[in-house]
Parts: sequence; structure tokens; C-alpha cells
Amino acid sequence: MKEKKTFYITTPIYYPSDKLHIGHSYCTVATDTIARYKRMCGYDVMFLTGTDEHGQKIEETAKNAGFSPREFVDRIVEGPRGVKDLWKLMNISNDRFIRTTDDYHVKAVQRIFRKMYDNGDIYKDVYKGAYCKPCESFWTESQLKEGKCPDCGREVSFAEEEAYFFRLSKYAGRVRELLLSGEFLEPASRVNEMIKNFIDPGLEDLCVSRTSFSWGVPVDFAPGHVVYVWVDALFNYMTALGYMNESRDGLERYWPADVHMVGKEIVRFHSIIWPAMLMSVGVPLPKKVFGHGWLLIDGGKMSKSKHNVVDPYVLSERYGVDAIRYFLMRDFQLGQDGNYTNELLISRINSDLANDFGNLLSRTVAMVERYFDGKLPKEREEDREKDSEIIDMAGSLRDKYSAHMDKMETQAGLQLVMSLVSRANKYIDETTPWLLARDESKKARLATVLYNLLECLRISGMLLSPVMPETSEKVMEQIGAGKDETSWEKIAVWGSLRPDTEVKRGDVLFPRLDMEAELIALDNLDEPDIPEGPVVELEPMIQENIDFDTFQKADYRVVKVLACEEVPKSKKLLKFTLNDGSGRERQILSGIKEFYKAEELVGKTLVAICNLEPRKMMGFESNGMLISAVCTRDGKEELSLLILDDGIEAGAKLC
RNA sequence: CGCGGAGUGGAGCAGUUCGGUAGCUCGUCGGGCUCAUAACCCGAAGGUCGUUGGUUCAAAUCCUUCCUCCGCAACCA
Repeated sequence: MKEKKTFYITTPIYYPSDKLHIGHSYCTVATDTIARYKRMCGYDVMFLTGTDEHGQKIEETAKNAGFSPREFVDRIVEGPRGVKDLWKLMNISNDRFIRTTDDYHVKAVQRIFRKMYDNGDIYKDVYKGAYCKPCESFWTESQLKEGKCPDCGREVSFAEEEAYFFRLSKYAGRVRELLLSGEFLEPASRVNEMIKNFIDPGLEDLCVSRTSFSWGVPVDFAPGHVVYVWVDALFNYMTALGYMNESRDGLERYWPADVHMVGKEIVRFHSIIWPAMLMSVGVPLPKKVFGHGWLLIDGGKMSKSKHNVVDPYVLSERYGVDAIRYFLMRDFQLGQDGNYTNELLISRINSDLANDFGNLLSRTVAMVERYFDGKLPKEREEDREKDSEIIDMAGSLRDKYSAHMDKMETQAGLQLVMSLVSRANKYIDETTPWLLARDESKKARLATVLYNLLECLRISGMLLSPVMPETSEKVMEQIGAGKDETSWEKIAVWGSLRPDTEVKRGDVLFPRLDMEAELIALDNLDEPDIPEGPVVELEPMIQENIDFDTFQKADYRVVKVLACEEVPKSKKLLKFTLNDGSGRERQILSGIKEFYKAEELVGKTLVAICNLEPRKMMGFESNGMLISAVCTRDGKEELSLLILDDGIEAGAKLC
């Protein structure tokens, strides 16, 4: 027997610092759809997903939540309603699940790191500076802003820190060629983006170890160092197949990967860093990286602060997994961003799934039961004129559908399937089976019409199976299609269903939803979320006391606003010219544009700390900081400048 | 001039690679049908395809000008 062709596809490994949202589901469902499609076509598929569990952010989040990092990620990954539960609920058919904290992976990463070190692509360097203590972050020269920490703007310390670097620069040329060669990165528009943004300006070597946190894979030959994200996370795609370890297998069979599905935000890592590292260790490169778009909400990015993280758990439980999967694959083009709204979801479920597809099944099966007691007779009477269009359409559907699915165009693929469903609904009108039923002599014709409808359901139902596996199964059961009648080959062959098939009426596949009621219900579902976290978030009190001298070192003064204007091209900054009582004008930049208009602040009496280290922002120097009160309400930042009585003199000291 | 994406009937989108009658879903209006999930089918109204100029027999599609929106980057000391 001929060996089955293999197909290896992966999702990114998700970072479990928080609950996953519909965007993660989108990516995973897309990958699952392709995986299921390939299996249906007869491929031996390996489908991998997992979680990326190391790093400073997890370490911190865990600490804040009062857990050890390990306990924390265990809860989010394995715990109730965690990552694994979600994929189970959403019917994700991954063959393996990798956690970067898995023992075999950790050991493999150490070996890989070692190997790259041994072949000279990882080297130790010593930095004289570029370490920000408060942020505990390490920065490369180019990342520094005005010589200061790009995150917090504070002075970086010039203490000698050692770190390991990967010679990314060495592979810039080869990566560039790879990207330009065509098929590697899709959609093609991203190629240009990568080259222009990252390669052409010059690739710098990459810091691949850290000493500032410990939640990671230790570098076994360098105590204190942990492997920083790249080597650890990216190599999951190979360690899960047994690369550099004995616990897993399949490397020879499945590597190189056929597709890495990734979000557009991590295209860069997968299309530049990943191939470079693979070149370094000397293994074949994956065939394709596909960067999908984002689901946006209100035209903006999904984020906690926008209070709009749509919960895939809630949606799946409410509308059914298949409906959600269908919606995600039908409404959005994989390569581009798409706008998510509840309204869109419900209208899609109603029109496509309830009205068209579900109803087609329902009316067809009902007629077979009603007119033939559920079992079709074998007698037939063709009517070429009326039947040929639908037969041709159904018979050629599989291959057209394949052409789309092979290019990951699930949207177009599903649209095609639904066009057959529509055509079948129309066919019922054209053939008026209820009239045929009244005339005994037309039984054979009636049976033909109903059989043709069942065939449409068999073919469309099977082609929908990668997206809606459960629904597809239910349909086959209702129309009495057995395993050998639903094979990939038979999907392209009209007339494969047994002529005397027996139908069995089942539950309504997709009940029609009441749009208005659902929209209200979904809005109200958000409510219970609120008691879980405080509506107003305040900075925690600082526990550590400071002495009086320390306090006194900060020179707070009353200042009067002489002029205030917006900084051009800046989203946040206002530029203040202030009278601080010294006789000289003081310029301070403040990021409060969202909260105040420049004009309204002129003449106001404010408070500023005057002896802060000067700092350049957007080309202007800022000498101090205006004092305001801040908190977060409903995920939105609120800010109020400290405004004093105009009676007090400029320059008055606060004490 | 930082990088990139988008602008198509009321709404949401496809079509742009490789120019050739502008398409889909929803909504609206009118009609039909009764097998079915108040579903289904037919018809109609509705678009100078953001703007300017150009190439061409022919431009939503190629080149050019400008405008608007959205991400990323930078900036909240």
C-alpha cells in the first residue's frame, strides 16, 4: 500500500498570562479546519498546539495572584475552563499539545541552545550598561531611547551584565532570499513589510538569555541565565516531534512543517528569527508561515482595557460550537482583519445555518418521511431540464471547494458550499414536491426530486465537516448516509447515496435566534463579570516607608501655565510653558492630551515636581512632571490634574 | 515625508494577483409558495467602486495627486 502523504500544521503556542479570547479561538479553529480538511482528503495529519509558559510576565502575574509560576500556569492550562478545556469544548482535533514547561521540551531546549553555542551562533557578550533596574529589563543599544530605558525612561545602569546572543545578523541575507522566494510567507503583502521594516534597516543579533528573572529554561552551562523566549518558544514546533529528545517522535515523518499558522503580530518572529535559527542548527525549513489577521471590536484591537474581550466559552455554550466555528470561518478572510460584532454572529447563524442549511435538511427529511414513510423507493423519473443544473453544480463542487481550501480561503470555500444549499432550496420551489405528492402517478418523479435533495445535503454536509464536524455527522445520520457513502472520493460522485436510503428525522440543527433578544442577553452577560474584578482599580499602596529626607529631595512647586500647546504628531503629549517662580520659563511635557484641551489649561495654577532628571520626548525637552491623580475605572484610565487656587504664588514649595 | 492595511448601493463584505457587462449577505419594498425552523422562492429600488490627473479601444483593477480611517513604531517623568 502506498504511504499516506503527511501534513504538519501548527498553531502558535499561546501565552497563558490571561484567559484566552475569541481571537485565540479564531486562530485555533482556522488551524483545526485546515487540519480536518486535510485528513478528509486522506493526509496523515499532525496538528500541534500548546502554550508558551515561561517568562517574566508569567512570573509577575503569578506572584501578584499569589501563586508560584508553575501553579499559575497549571491552573490556566489544565484547570477548569482553561486552555485545554476550551479546545476540547471547541472540538479542536489537535494530535498533540505542548507546554514549554514540559520536561522533554526543557531538556531539548537546553541541548539546542548548547548546539547553537557550540557551532558559534550563540556567543556571550558583556554589556556595559543598557540594563534598567526598576524594569529588570535588558536592552540592546538600538532599543535605548536617548540612552535611557525605552519602557520607563529611567536611567539605565551601566553595570556589567552578561548575556548570550544569537547571530541573527549572519543569516539576514539568506532569510531575505527565503522571504522573496515566494511561497514561504503568506499573505504576500507581509513579505514586503518584513523586509522593509526589519531586514533592510539591518538585523541585529538577538539577546537569547536573561539573568533578570528565573522562570524559564536554565542555560545548563551558565548558571543564572535562563533561555529567553525565542529559542524556548519557537522550537516547540520541533521538540514536540522529538527533536533533541527521546520522549516524542515523528520528526522524520512530519518535519518540515507544512504550515505554521500565526497571528500577524508574530509574523516577524516566525518569518525571520525562526528560519534563521533553523539554518543555524541545520534542519529543513517549514514550507509556509501564514499570518492571519485579527478580529477587531469596534474597529479596534481586542483588549482587556477596552472591556470587550469576547469569551469563546460563553458563545460556544450559548450557540453551539459548530455555529461559532462556522461564523469565524465564514465571515472573515483569514489574511485580513475582521470586525467582530454580536449582531454579525447572530445574523450569520440565522441566515446561513438556520434558514438555509438547517431548514433545507428539515424540509427534505420531513418530506421523505411524510410521502414515503422515511424510505425512498428505487423507482426514478428524471427531468433533465429541471435536474441537470443542480446535479452539475453538486458534482463539481468538491474540486472547486478544494481549490479554495488549499489556499486557506475558508470564506470562499464555505460560500461555495452555501451556494449549493441555496440552489437546492430553489430547486424545491421549481419542482414543487408537494404537488407531485398529490398525484400517485408522479411518485417516481417525487422520489427523484427528494433523492436529489438528499444528495445535495450529503455533498454540502460533508464539505462542511471540517468546519462543523458535529453538525455534519448529524446530517449524515438524518439522511441515512453511511461511512462508505461519505468518503472523499464519493463526495465528488453524484448518486453515491443508496437509492433506497432511509432517513431519520432529528432535532432542529440550528434553532432560529431572536436577534433583538439575543443582543440584549449578550450585553447582560457581561454584567456578572464585573463583580469578579474591582470596577475602579487603584494603584496598590506602597508598603515600604521612606524617610523624611528622601521625601524632601523631591522639589514640588506651584506653577502657573503661561502657554500650552499640542505636540505635533503626538497622540498623548501636551507641551507646557510654565512660570515656576524662578524668573525663568520652564518647559514640561505631559501625556494628558486625551484628558485636557490645551487652551483650557492656560492660566491655571498647577503643581509640578521640578528637579526630575530632564528628558527628551518627541524632540522636546521636559523639565519635570505635572502632578495629577490617576485611577482606572471600567478598564479606562481616568486622570485629574492637581489644580490649585489661583491665589497662591508661582514657585511656592509644597511641603 | 517612520512602516503597513483599508476606503465598493442603507449596513457588513467579495472582486484588484493576470484590466473587458459591478457581485454576495443583511436590510427595505412588491409578489409567489405552503414541504419546512414566521422559514423558502421570484422581482424591484439603491453604487460617478474615497479624490485628482494619466496609460488604454476599455480601469474598481495599472501609474500619479491629494483626503479620510485603522493598526504597528515613537511619545504618557
